[in-house]
Amino acid sequence: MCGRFALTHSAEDLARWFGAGEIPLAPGLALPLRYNIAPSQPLLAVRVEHGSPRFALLRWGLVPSWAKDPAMGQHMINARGETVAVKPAFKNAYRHHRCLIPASGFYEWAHEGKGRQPYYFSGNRGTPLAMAGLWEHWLGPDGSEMETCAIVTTQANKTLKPIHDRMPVLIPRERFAAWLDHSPGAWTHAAELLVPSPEDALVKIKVSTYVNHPAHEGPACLAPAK
DNA sequence: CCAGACGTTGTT
DNA sequence: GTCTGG
DNA sequence: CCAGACGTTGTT
DNA sequence: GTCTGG
Repeated sequence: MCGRFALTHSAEDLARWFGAGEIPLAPGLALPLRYNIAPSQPLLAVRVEHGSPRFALLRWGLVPSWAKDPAMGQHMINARGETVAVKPAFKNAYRHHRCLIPASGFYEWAHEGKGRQPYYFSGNRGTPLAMAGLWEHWLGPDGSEMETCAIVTTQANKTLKPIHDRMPVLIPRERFAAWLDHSPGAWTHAAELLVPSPEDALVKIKVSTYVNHPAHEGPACLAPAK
């Protein structure tokens, strides 16, 4: 699955790769390099607004619009690709609210003995990854609002298999438009994209357990481990 | 019909 | 063991 | 995902 | 809102 990732490409690189316009930060604020993005935090997403791809900041942990308790999002950080079309919590988002979640790489943990050993997976050409995402809008009884999201998962490919049996769905660049197409009926084609990545898509490095602690941040998260 | 859940992962 | 916070 | 808390009363 | 279980 995918419960932690990094976004270390520059804003310029991301804008070029995703063609999604300005990143929604206050004027003068730079996109921070992130080495340890965890559930419940804001993440950068690309979704269609007024017919074109736009960056948005969404909270990681999908809260369905009908949820009474927004704490439900704590359990909704991933959505199984095999069942997103039928699960009540994801069905609406899968039809109408698909998005891309840019990542420079993602972490998976292997259970080795008592410990948890992290590995980092990134694109084999150093380009950004586009994880398949779903988002929702939630309006609380007191008028508070939240925009939240989940990362879609699928079976592990050969690269991931020794570490973990699930991985995030990665959308190839030439399929961005297909994944984001919300015209009527297009969602039935989105299902074709919910497959494991080709074996050569990713490179793996074993990294220090420094990244295990969600409060740790910075390049030390990617320090290689023996 | 109404009431209550609505999820994933990993582990047993 | 299970929940919360990051 | 992992790490760390997990409780109450009363007092400051 | 929609599905499942009783």
